[in-house]
Amino acid sequence: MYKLTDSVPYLLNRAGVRIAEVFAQRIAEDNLSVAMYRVLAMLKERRESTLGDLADVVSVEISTLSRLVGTLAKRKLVSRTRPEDNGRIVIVRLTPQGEALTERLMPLAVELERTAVQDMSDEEVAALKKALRRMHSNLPAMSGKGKVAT
Amino acid sequence: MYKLTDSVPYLLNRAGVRIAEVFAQRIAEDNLSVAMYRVLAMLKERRESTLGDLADVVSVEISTLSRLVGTLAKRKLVSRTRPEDNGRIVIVRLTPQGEALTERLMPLAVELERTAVQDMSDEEVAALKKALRRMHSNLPAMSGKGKVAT
DNA sequence: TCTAGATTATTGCATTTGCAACTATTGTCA
DNA sequence: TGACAATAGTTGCAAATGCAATAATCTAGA
Repeated sequence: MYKLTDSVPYLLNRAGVRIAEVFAQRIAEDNLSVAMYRVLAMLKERRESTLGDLADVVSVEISTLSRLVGTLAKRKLVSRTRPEDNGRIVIVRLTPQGEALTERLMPLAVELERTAVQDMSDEEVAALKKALRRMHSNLPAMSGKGKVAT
Repeated sequence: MYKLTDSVPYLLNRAGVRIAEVFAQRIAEDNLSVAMYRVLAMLKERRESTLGDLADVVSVEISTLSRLVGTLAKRKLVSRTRPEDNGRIVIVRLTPQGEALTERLMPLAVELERTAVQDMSDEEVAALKKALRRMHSNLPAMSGKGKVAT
């Protein structure tokens, strides 16, 4: 029998919101949002990315991301380039300052994660991550929203 | 070594966003948001609640919730009452129409969850829920944000 | 080659959100 | 009792968000 408070989407949201709130606090003094941090950390991981790919990976609307990357660029934390061989896409990269900031913040993320999973074994954490990845791939990406027949 | 895309907060957000997107699609025809659904489902579970308790449980700012409950009330899906013995609090309840709508939507939530966890065993799902609850309780509630010494 | 369609990102606009300030009520304790 | 503090909710306002429309570029087929 169904109970909201025992359902996976609810529990997922609740844990996700809380962990994001805590992290948001920690990076607020650098005037960064969680989404901004994710963009930076993703670029640290991938070296560069187009806006669209970033949007997928960071789970944010591309229009939102466009503006968000705009402000990061204004702060010289990332650079935006339109390649000569492809004038549609925008390549986003970390600047040295962006990289330095990211490196400074990553330990906070590590520590936060450790706090969150403090009483779980490595196996439990691994199982959790696996489950989270599975759920993601079990559900359809909602790019073209309510479109039915174009 | 830390990688954003292997971190729990990131995976949590990614799964949570996607599952919420899918559910949002399904209930969009009833002009409900996911948060609205959660309010309704919570009231179905608890029969009644104050705004503050609802906010905690639904992981939403109380100011946001105040307006959200206002629109639900306008649509006659919930009622708001200030008890005579306590004029500060507001008791929120489902109306019969709200209850009917909730009962109609709950099977969609059940089915969505089944899709999300389709390839997991009951034990795996139980472990997932346990982990999500643990992470929630391992992290501090951020009610009074950056307050340090009042 | 030229055009129709697809891809990628940006911007306009309305809605939603969150913080802070405010109102109203209740609790406390001198 | 009488104030002062604490609690609960609402609202103003600015910022963030999402969808739709637009602009710009690339791709593919006739």
